[in-house]
Amino acid sequence: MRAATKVFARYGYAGATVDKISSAAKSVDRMIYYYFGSKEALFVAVLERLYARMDEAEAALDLDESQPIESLVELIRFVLGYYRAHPEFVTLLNSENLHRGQHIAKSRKARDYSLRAIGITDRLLTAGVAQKLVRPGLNARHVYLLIAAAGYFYMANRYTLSAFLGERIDTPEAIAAWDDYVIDSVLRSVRSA
Amino acid sequence: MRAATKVFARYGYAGATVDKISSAAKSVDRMIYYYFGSKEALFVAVLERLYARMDEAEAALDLDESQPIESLVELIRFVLGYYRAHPEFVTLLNSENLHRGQHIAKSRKARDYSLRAIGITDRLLTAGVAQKLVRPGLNARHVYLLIAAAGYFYMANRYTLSAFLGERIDTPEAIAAWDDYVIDSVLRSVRSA
Amino acid sequence: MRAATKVFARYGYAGATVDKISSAAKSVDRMIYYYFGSKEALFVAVLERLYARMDEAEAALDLDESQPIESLVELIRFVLGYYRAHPEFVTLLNSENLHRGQHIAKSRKARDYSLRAIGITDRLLTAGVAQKLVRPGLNARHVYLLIAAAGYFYMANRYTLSAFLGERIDTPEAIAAWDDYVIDSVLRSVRSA
Amino acid sequence: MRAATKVFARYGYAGATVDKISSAAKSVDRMIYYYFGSKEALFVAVLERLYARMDEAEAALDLDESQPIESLVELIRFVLGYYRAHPEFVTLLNSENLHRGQHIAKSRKARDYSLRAIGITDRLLTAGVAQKLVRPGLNARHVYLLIAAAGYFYMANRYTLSAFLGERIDTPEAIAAWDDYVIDSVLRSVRSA
DNA sequence: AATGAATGAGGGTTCATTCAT
DNA sequence: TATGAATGAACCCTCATTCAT
Repeated sequence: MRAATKVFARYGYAGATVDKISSAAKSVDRMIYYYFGSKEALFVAVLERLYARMDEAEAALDLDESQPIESLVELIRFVLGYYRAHPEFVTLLNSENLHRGQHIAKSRKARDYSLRAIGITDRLLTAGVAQKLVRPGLNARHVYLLIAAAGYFYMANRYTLSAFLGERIDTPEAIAAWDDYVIDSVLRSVRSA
Repeated sequence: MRAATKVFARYGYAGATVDKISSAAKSVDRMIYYYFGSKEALFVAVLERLYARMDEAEAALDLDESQPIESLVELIRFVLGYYRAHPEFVTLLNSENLHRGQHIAKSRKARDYSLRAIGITDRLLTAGVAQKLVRPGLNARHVYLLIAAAGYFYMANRYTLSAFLGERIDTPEAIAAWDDYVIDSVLRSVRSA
Repeated sequence: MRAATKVFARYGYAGATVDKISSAAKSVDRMIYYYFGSKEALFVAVLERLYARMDEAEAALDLDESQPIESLVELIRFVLGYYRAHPEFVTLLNSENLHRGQHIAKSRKARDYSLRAIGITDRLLTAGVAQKLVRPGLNARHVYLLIAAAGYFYMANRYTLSAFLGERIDTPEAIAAWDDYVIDSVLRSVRSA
Repeated sequence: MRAATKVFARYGYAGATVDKISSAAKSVDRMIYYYFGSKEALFVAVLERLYARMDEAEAALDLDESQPIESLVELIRFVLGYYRAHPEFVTLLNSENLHRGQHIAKSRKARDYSLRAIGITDRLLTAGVAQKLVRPGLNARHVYLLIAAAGYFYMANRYTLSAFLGERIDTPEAIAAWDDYVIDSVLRSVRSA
């Protein structure tokens, strides 16, 4: 299973072969059919596990709503960090989108995971507004999506970005600068006057 | 060639077959070898064309540096609009990153295209600082990357996002709201106090 | 066992899988190995059961030899009816012949079943000759085989015949007409002057 | 193609493997996909060729309608001989019926071949009636089907029949006796009182 | 009597690519 | 420029069968 996640993430759905996966799992290809039924079913299982893990991670966030700004910073760091720590998450989402979300559509479990983080964002913004730290009228979804975009984009395109920018973007310094910039930008964009 | 772009974008590198491409081009598979030599060479050609076209589009931007804020808005709209109008750009970049940028590395031409838009951003920010409209100390790369991230993320994940959010994100209203939010956020983040 | 008969009859020996059979029997594949040892052994068992049942059915025939013509008609109806009621008999015999009778050869029991009906036919013909109703010199085997051929052929080729003749041959009317024709023909062919 | 006919006839549809066929044709399996597209399409092609050949053979029959009885004998010999000379015809028809005629249904060409021999039988019977040699009221289809049944059954079940009867039925003597019996029976059944 | 796990051997099919013409 | 034929290497998946429990 971990092997499958890795292989699908590395080669994409089409590029991943049942054989690559099974030998990565120190098993043989037929066992995949025994346990999962098909390559596609395995992919769905991998995706579900992926979503479940992110859901868990978000559920484990324990942010102090009485300190909305500090908590928002923590949330941003969490999101950026999650993408960074899970490059396979990015790649697999890309694969799934390449297939037009057809696997997520087949999964019942997947429907149960909405994005908890959006609810969290919403509560933080509301608390911030109450404390006059955050301007009203913001849409939590938008705020969250911009944060996610920042984390996602940086990982998803790390190879082509490095090539185009002419310098590596995965050094600790580059990463820290980017994180700081994202945090700063988001805060400036939500703060009240 | 247009056919190849479409097919690679739709199925990914591994999922696209030489036959799908050639029949989409109303030709036969062997002609691809005649003209391009191999599937990989064709993919590189497709990527190069992709970069060249974006380069052209950015080169065609004619922004008024004396109006930095308005021009920045225009630039943001351009970037968001470009991704939106070219979903294959997003998908192909994903493919290329899946392959760890190994094709871009093989291309000589690709090196010539740095991201003009970063230079443009830089000039606009500088002009803005000069007019005291923009706060100093900003890194044009960061500013540009955040804009690109917003455009890219929204397209790249349109299927999974729709599924997770429980509503379509490709309606004109949803798109307009997102664009407005991005513009607003970026402006707030760069404006001088 | 009944499940195996059905599945072998429907898909042929090669087309029938141990799994199809076992799930048709609401069991699991490994139980077949537990009880029969192998797919081939199961097939032999199925064939043996098939022969035994036909043998039983023929043994149950109680024909009045003092009325040879009427009894012959009854016999013909029995044979035609048996094939009709047991399409799997036809299909399985076909399978067995496809395998050149190699399973029947392995079976000890099968040898015990000769075709009782031939003996019956023989007795009826002899009685008929004695009563001057039937011409002498007939070979009971030939008579019986022609009857069997009529029954067998009609069932064995019901799909292709329907296609070639351009009309269904399994309607009650078509069947009744065929049965009557066969009876009439056989009687005409055996009757004395 | 000849190889495919042989292999399908010998092993049945499921039992025949693309590999067996291709190596019987001194080729490799992939060429079958190049020329026919799939195993099933090849099977359909084989069946079509089979029907076409029988159609040709029947078309080549040149029977003298002015001598209806002699011609009918000739027709019977032809039918019995055709099955005998083409055991693969029998086996392939069995395969096709096992699949419920689903391949014949897919074939356009196959529809064009009705059974010419039935027309021939009809004309011979009509001529015979006109000459008062044949009794009226006979259905040419029935007459033909009984002849075909005799030829078919004897070939289709040659292995199991030999086993059950306890003697070989494919010796020249056995065959000649059967043919004579069939001819005699059919003539007796159609002759006018 | 029953079950989970495993395995060797294919089986149909596809794909990128080459070659001769 | 274009086409028919061919080929090595996989690829996804199935099947009969075995083994340990």
